[in-house]
Amino acid sequence: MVAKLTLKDVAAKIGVSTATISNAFSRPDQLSAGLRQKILSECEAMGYYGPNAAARSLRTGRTGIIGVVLSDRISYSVTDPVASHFLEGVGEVLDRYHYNLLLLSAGSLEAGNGSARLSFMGDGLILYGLQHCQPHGLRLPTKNVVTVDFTWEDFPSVTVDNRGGARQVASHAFAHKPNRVAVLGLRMLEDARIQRLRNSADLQETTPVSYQRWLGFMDAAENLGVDIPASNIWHVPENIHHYAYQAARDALSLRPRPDLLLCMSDRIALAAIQAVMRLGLKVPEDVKVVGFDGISAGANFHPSLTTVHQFNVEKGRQAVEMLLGHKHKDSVQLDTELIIRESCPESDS
Amino acid sequence: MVAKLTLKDVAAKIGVSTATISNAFSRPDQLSAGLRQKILSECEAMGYYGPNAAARSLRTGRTGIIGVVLSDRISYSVTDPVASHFLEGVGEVLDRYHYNLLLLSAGSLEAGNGSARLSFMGDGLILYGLQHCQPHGLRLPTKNVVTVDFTWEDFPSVTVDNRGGARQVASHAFAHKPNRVAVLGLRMLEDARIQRLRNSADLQETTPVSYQRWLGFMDAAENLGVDIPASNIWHVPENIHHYAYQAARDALSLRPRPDLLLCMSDRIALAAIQAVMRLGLKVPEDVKVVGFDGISAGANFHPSLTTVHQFNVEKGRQAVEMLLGHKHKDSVQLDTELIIRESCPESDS
DNA sequence: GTGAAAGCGCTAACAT
DNA sequence: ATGTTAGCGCTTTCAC
Repeated sequence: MVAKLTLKDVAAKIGVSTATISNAFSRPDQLSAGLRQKILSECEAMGYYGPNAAARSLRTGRTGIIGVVLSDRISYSVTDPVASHFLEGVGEVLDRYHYNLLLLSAGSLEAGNGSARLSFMGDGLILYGLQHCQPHGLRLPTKNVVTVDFTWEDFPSVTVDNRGGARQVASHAFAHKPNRVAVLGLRMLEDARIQRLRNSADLQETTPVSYQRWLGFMDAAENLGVDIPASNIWHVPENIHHYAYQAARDALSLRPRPDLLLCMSDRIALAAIQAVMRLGLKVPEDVKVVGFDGISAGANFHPSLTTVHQFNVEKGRQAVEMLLGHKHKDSVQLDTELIIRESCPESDS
Repeated sequence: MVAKLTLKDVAAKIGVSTATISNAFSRPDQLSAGLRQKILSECEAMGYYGPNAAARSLRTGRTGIIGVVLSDRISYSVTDPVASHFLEGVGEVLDRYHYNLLLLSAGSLEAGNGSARLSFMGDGLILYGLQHCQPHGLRLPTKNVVTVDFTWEDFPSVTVDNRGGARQVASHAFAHKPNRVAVLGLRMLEDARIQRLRNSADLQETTPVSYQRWLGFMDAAENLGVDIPASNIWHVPENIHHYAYQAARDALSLRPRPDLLLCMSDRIALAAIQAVMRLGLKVPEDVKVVGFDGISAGANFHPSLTTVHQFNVEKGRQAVEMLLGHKHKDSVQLDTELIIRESCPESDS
């Protein structure tokens, strides 16, 4: 380990002032090209790798870092198709403006005096899908904040028309005149176990996203005279295959058997299709399945998945553009797009 | 925007010293619980959200951040299956030790005096797959570095037995006694266009990973008496569907047509299968295809993909464990695992 | 258990 | 075009 060099050491050695060294690195126009070259080579020879980033940002107040607080663990978010496309959009704009991306898990919100506190070094913060982490009393180290997929205080937000999308896909599915509908809902309750809901009053406390999708399903149900009792709704505690598959098995054991599964995510829907097929039944002939999100796995699956596409990459872009102030600072709601594929095709009627 | 509060402001207001406030936040054992509570509530009331992170790390020399320098843009890496599983492993360990993850694209390496410089605030750095970015003369702000998928200077590294894996999958495929073999190689040349290689001498300058995989293919070819002329190797400039599909089309236009495609990534292999099928040919009956990486899309595809699995999550875990010093600091080479599926099944012989 | 003071490494305002 | 200097906000001895 080499002894740590500072601007001062280098300045002393070369025989110029610290300001000049600083300028050589950060403001080329403040000195002659010749001197700058000389300084840079000397620094390299001495093993000085440039200004210390912490000191520089203490001084300037900027870090070139944008933080994204993820609702789940970092390891989950980075492989989840929805979250990773969101990060793709974020990364795209950040790349363009030469910012770096700091990923923080919701667990970084240290509890301090009962209220969570985020210790973080950055020029702005994106709060992504924190709906079920209750940012009540969350203390942020900056006012430069954008929320995504939920709203909080007066911060600008990027959200998606979940209700409208759900209404659209449900209406499409209901055109097949299903006899019995089951809903596989994501995080409908606080509970960590898979279960059927008892009554729809339980839903009030649910995550905004799931609640909006549920409302959309109900909008369509009312319009088209379809009945979905609360007890036909399953609570899937996490958006992972295992839980979804289990819930689908449960739902398919109802008698009479549901012939339409409305799923609140594509991952759930894909697991549901597998559950249906494992029972020796056919999709869409015996059971129709629809999802939500529009992940690419749904397009390649056999049968391919009918779903609602949300523009995750665009969501990420918008969030960063808002944060960096290159665009309007007002909240935005993105539209969705119905994608009709094999798992629930166009009806003949 | 509220005026920015500092420790000093808060101390003055409450009537204690700055040290006490600092202790209240960072060293609870240094003061009475009662006073700590009082201070914390007062701070909350005043709107002081805790110590400034830049100042703290200037003072302490630690940041709680680990940086990962990605070979591509952030937006690409976060959706690429191989890179994102690597990040999953990285995130897992980081989550456990309460570090945060800073994503840097290779573009953050600012050119300064001809040699790249990384301005970065963190406790350690992972250089991921920088093979084709030539870290010659790269200047790093820390000595706490681990390289992944390549080696550089004396830094400890996590690598994969690419040659062994390639040898294994090629040997498996050659058991089918192919008449003609084509290789779809990833970044075999510096060129940005798809093309056939002229002679194998071109390969010396290629990325280490591709070169090792190529050597593995050749090991198997020699053992089993298969001939693969350099002109049967295609250079795919980026690991994306479009290029891979195009290269596969080219390769399949050879006469006699290749009946085995050795692909250097699963993405390339999946695109190749599609190209084969689009020509009205069957996999594996008419053309056999093998990949490399073991991404999950390969398992669900029809036909499913025969490939070499590399343990990307484990790769990420190991890299971080090395960096944080919770494990041996020596370089590690991970094994691979042959996965035989439909696109190139077990041969009868 | 608490306070005073030095200084982490740098940048920006001002002087020369 | 280059030098001088104050201080960014915090932590940490060291006294008390």
